[in-house]
Amino acid sequence: MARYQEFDTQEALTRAMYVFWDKGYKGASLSDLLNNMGIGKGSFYATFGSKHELFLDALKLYRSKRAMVREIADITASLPAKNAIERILVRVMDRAIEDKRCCMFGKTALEFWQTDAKISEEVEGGIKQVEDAFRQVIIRGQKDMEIAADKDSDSLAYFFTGIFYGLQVMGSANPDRKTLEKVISNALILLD
Amino acid sequence: MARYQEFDTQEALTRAMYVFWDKGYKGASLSDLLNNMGIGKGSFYATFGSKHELFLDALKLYRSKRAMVREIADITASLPAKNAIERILVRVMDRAIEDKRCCMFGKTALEFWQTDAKISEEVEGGIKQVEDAFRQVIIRGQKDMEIAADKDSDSLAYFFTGIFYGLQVMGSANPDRKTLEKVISNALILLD
DNA sequence: ATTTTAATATACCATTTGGTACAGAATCTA
DNA sequence: TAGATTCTGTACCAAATGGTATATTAAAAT
Repeated sequence: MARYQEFDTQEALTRAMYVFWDKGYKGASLSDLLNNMGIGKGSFYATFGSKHELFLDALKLYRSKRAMVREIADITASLPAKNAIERILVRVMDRAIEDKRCCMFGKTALEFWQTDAKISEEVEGGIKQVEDAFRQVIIRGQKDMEIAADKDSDSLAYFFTGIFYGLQVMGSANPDRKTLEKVISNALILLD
Repeated sequence: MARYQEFDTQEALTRAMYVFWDKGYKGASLSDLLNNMGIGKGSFYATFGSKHELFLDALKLYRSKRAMVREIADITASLPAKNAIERILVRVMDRAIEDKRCCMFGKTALEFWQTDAKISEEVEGGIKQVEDAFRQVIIRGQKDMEIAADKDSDSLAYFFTGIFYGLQVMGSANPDRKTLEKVISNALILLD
């Protein structure tokens, strides 16, 4: 055909994702994005269409590759269920405290608050994925007789998803480990 | 002296607060604010200084007058403690589902994420106030023998604050009452 | 080597951003 | 009523916003 693309689309998208992750949609300006992606406007609009489409793509990338619980659920697949759940929660806490780059869905949910159909759909699906990750560990824990079988795994999954995002908000506002650890230890009681 | 001010400063500030509450800091443009406040630029800058200062004032107003838990803690002061706590959580749920105007601290915490010292300070203080409201109801519940006295009221207060913000994020993303009710019912188990 | 196709960089665009300067209007005091 | 004082609306500002048009460059196909 013709001239080859000088940049890697996937890498540029990944970089864009991090910018949005850090700054939110409104907070990330086009020049922010361009600088971090390392490409010019021409390539940008030819490849990604618009800021809005890029955000949607970034959200989808996040969902498929980076969504925190999923990532961690994989890592902890070999751990006992309770342990795995604790690790997930500790990880959100650490992220909220240290690098502030916590779950992108949470941040986006509050930024858009049902004002943009496509974005809301993506975020809603993403959070359901979080619920799902919890549900699966819980079910596993029940099979392993670690968690009482008569407990409702759906219900517990919702609960831990709530804790997950609660930790994120609290940690962002007040990165105090002792406080957050109490949130976690209380939550874990429900598994006994 | 001289000419009187035609608008009510407090009312204008209140209206600004609602705009910020709905749209966030970046999301609220100066014209958004001006339109909703019903004043011109001249009055705006003479009275409020800048968008940033106005936001800080709005946050302080929210904190002193509108902060949701505090508001509700007042309403439920006469209810039994457990009941009061449930009502608070149900109220966040309703807000997250219906009018989306949930706790301003949560939204602000995620938007700024420790990037602005003054705002962070305000938000941190605000969330501590939420913790405090929970702590007080819990202590009351312990005095009334409704909640076991050997439980750590601090620890429980942190926990319910986490649930509070978790509900907000989940509700914003996916306004499904049944899901959120399970988060709440699970959380309340910890009071037994 | 020339044509064809595609990717880049640059210049440009209208609009909106937050913010200022200032003229004129409105009220109080003397 | 005149002067002092303060508020308000308008005009203005530079910078940044997201986005487009286009000229140039580079490589593949003939």
